[in-house]
Amino acid sequence: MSVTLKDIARKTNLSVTTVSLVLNKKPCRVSENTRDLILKTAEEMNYYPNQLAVGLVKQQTNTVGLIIPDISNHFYSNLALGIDAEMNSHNKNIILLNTDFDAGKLVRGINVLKSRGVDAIILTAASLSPKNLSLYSDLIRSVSVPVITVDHYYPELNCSAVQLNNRKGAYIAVKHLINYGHTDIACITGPKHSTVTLERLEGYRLAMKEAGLPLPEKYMFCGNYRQEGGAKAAEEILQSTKATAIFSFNDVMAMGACQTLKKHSISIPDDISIVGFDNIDFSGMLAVPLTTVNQPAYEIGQEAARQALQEIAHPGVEKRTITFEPHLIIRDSTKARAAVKD
Amino acid sequence: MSVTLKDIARKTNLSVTTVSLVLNKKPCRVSENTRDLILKTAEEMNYYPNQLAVGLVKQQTNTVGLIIPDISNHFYSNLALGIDAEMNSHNKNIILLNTDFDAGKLVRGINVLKSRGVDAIILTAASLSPKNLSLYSDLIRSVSVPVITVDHYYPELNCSAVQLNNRKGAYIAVKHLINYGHTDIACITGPKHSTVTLERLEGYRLAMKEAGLPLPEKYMFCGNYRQEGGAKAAEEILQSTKATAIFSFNDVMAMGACQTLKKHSISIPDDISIVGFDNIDFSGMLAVPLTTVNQPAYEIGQEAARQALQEIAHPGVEKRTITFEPHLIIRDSTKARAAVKD
DNA sequence: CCTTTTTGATAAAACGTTTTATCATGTTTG
DNA sequence: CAAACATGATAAAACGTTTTATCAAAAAGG
Repeated sequence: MSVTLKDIARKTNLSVTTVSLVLNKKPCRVSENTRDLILKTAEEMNYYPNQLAVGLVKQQTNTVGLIIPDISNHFYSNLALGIDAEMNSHNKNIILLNTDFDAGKLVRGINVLKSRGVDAIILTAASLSPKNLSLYSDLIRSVSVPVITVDHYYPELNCSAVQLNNRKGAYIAVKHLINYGHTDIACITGPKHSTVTLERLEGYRLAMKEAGLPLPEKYMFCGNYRQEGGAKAAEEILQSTKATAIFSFNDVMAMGACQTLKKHSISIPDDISIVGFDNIDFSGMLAVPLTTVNQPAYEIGQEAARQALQEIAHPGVEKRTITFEPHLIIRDSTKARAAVKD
Repeated sequence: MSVTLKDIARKTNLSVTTVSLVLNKKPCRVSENTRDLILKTAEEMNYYPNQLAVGLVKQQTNTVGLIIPDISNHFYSNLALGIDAEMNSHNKNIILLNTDFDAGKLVRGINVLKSRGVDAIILTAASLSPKNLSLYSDLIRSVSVPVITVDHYYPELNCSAVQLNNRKGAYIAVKHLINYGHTDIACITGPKHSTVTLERLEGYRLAMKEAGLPLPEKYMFCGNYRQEGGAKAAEEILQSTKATAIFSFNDVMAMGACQTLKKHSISIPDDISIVGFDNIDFSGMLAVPLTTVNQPAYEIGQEAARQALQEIAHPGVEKRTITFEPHLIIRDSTKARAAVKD
């Protein structure tokens, strides 16, 4: 059992009140002697205030909730690292909830965090679907603490957001392929209900449309933001299209696709160009270094954490939407289209 | 403000006691009517018990602390995922503490977790140094809840441990290089005070000794388990040794080393063979797929979580040491030594 | 009809803090 | 010397639960 205020009070023959006052450095009248005595005994007994009790009375837990789809995904773990770093330097701890891209877990997660009295929630909205957003929005509005969404901005939710300009990211990626002369460009998307997916899809469509290229639905393949999803989608692309370029909605799926292509002895970028999204650490170190859209995960996390801290410290401060602009990192996986092949 | 038991009591004209009893499904005498009424109103008001209060009285928070050096490191994020999955299915949440390999943060972290009343602590001991272990061991023993160390077993700590047989892992890695005819084998270690480092060093030494090879200190280069540390170490290796093979103590540093070698136009494995440790997801997808020692991070995490749950459920259950056996995954980064080069 | 038992519900203490209001002392002051 | 004021400390309520012991009323038993 831990040492409590009462223990110190008993040992020093003082009241709990006095001990608490002194240890919290509250302005109060206490003699030099008793002050020293208390400080010394607390030190000796290695006293740490029980944060459950503190939280209960202060209605502040110095804890923030972090809801994330998949912590083993490099993008999210870097995001988490940025958040943790910022929170840590403000003496806040984070409760990590992994949703596995499951909307049910997300909903339960929010309730869990509420019941744990977190001071704020940082929510990667990846598994929110715009269709039943109104359902979530009631839930999220019922959270009395600041909520910061990362990855996307939902006006309905009426909360601050830190996001990447996904549409632009996708746009420049596809534009790059088009500039290289590609016209048959397949894409590997994320789950259709994810807004991140929808935004990137918009960018893809825009670039294609602008270039006067057709938009056959059968060039869009639904992945899951995981490696094996990318591998499977690439398999389908090979079977049912004559694409010369692939735009994968994230790097992890692009890697899966690379594996499939390699298995079929298809050369990247000679036969097929491929561009990813995220620029995770390893994308530059692949067999064929991956051309990709940069997304500064750590910085996004930091910024989200900062905004959360702001809103905790100054309740009612205005909500902000912070948008990071993407840029393309051109490596070796894309190349000008070979003279018409057939 | 959240809805409390008192709110429900007021609304139903019942006492807090009755409401609590019913909602917790405690065996007690309550009429069918009031039971239904309570259940219904709780549902309507969307009541969730305040976990701070519950934790305070039950002395159980359904929270476990996870202390990790670097969540953005693929090994640790997979470890975290395994732990979270197992904990989640038992309705426990995890508080994540990132130490940045800083022993000071680790110590503070343990105290933080204590004061937050976690039910158990899972501790990756990477930043513990065996030298001042006695210092930590007092601290850790002062934690009244189960502590599970991952990554290493310290008999002094007297707690359960889930570990990889690091010595054997290093041994088979180096043995592999020796079998390939290499004699000048450099290694890139982690921080010298880390026990993981020391164990792997032992394996390296053992393999070299068994083969009758010399052990020049200048063939050991101190890294930091991060990419840039590996890159720097490789730089030094090139300058000051004539090594034909490198054993890196983890994959991430091996990747850093690969970059350095590439920069110097040194071929892997033709000029230098390299073997890593961990087998993180991407190591098979590198420019030169990496030969490495497999370490099942997710499973190690799961097992650690299971043991923690056991010890929470049955205090005083015997401590266990669970050891995973490593195996070598041979890919393309290692090769028989070329005919004597000079 | 009085005692015992059952039924349905509650009061109160506890968990470990914080914080406000109050209370004895002793010390000035007019 | 009484009145006013400092000084050093404390009691008690509050935060939102859980849990034990208790209580009143109704039903059953003799």
